[in-house]
Amino acid sequence: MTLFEIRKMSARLPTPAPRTGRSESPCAACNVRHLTLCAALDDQEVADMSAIVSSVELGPGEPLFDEAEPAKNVFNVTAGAVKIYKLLPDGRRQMTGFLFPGDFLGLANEETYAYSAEAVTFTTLCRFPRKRLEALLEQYPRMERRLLGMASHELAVAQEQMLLLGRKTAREKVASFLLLLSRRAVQRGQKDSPISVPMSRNDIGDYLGLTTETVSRTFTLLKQAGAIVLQGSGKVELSDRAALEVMSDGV
Amino acid sequence: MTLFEIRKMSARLPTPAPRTGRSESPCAACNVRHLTLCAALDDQEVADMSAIVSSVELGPGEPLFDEAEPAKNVFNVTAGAVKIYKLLPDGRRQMTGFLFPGDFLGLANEETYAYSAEAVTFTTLCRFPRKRLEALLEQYPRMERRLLGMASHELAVAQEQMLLLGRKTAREKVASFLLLLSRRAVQRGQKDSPISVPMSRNDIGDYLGLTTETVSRTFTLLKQAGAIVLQGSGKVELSDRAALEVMSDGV
DNA sequence: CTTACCCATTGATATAGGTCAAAGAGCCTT
DNA sequence: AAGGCTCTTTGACCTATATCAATGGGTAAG
Repeated sequence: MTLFEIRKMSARLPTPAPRTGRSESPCAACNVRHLTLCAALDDQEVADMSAIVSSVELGPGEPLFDEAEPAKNVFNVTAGAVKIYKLLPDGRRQMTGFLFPGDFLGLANEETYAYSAEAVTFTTLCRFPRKRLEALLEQYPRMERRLLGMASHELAVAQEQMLLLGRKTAREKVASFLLLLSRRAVQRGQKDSPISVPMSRNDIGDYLGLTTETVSRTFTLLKQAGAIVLQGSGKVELSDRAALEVMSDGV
Repeated sequence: MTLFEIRKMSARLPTPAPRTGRSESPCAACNVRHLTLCAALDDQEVADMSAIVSSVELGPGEPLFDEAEPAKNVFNVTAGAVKIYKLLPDGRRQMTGFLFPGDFLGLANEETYAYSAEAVTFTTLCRFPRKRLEALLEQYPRMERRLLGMASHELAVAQEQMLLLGRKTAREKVASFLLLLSRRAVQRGQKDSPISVPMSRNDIGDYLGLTTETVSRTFTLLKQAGAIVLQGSGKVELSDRAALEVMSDGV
């Protein structure tokens, strides 16, 4: 058995601690509460959610679903990291997001997914059959309101990303990206530095509208400017956050 | 009185025809049905919507609201065109969308608007006080579902735009933009060509992540390639749609 | 009718970031 | 421990698009 396979197996083992919230009932299938969505729900609602959920584990690089495939499930990341992206016919790729524990994906208005999704690291997710989730939403308008709030928030995030893609320089893009990862880590209860950067330079480039080489050069530049320290194995220390903040907006 | 003022006055006069749908009840204040949102509503629901709505008219370039201002209202465009955008501290601008009759704007999860909004042409909108609209949503979950659908759709559109901004060439961007305008015109019951392009080259550039000059050069290029004909006064004929389709994706 | 302004277009030049190429640096596997 | 991946870094060069500058054209004001 290869190390890859062992790691993949072991991804099943650790059980993330239940989050605090209005209710402590964990999901029956994956033994975690459904984070974002459940934060506002009561025991009965969480129980109903748990009844329709199942668990999914993925190794690095494994696909979850492809763009244009029928959108049969909605997912909630519980551990690891997921990348979502769109492709052009000739293979050019645009990451539209990196998702971490608590994030939802697969919500679609149309009958098919609008993007492809793939694991970045060893990842676990909860899977909700879309039809059954929708039935539940009919029953609990409060959940639906929560989903609307999440969608509105993601829309604001998407617009911020458009500003980055359309109008920021490479340095501004990379500085913004590192600050974003740091803020998200804090949201998940981790430290704001050093941060974990589990995705490749190529993935980062496809997220920021840059090439691998430009991302690499820009990291070197930020390192030389004393704004960051590369600690190896995907850890980056934000040693001068103020400088990064200034750089992320264009001085 | 200047011509500008006369035009602005006259923007109040024309009353758009009621749309077909489940109910024909027009809004009491603006005498149109609330398009996207109302398409699935019954008479009682439309009446309740009409009770909280008021009408707004704007001339070209007039602001509707600014980013970071308290999000007190939600709007529905009933005539004209609106641009929404975000700014960097040094003035660089990214349009995040052009909105046409039927489009909603101002929905926000946070307490403030995520972007600024400004009229492109003489424009009329319906204004819904956010608090009162939210109260209505509690009462009518079906409306909320409709809003969730709209938000999900906009999210998919935003992701498509990220692909454009991050990975397409100038030619692909402009071709995609013209096809987008054409498709949206059809949705509003207009012809797919010639299309009305009411915004300036500069606005288009800020939407596509390009400069005025590059947009202008690219229009010339498409014209020379026989893909479009510039008819003056903001009308563009898509004379070779197939060529545009091919160009919009990178051959 | 004339002037003034704004916007679009075109040209010349500069540059940020892309492309191509090669050399490390970690790893997993054997 | 050695070989072979894959990913990152660095260098040299190139090109798409930005920038700077000038001209033209349409429309509104006087």
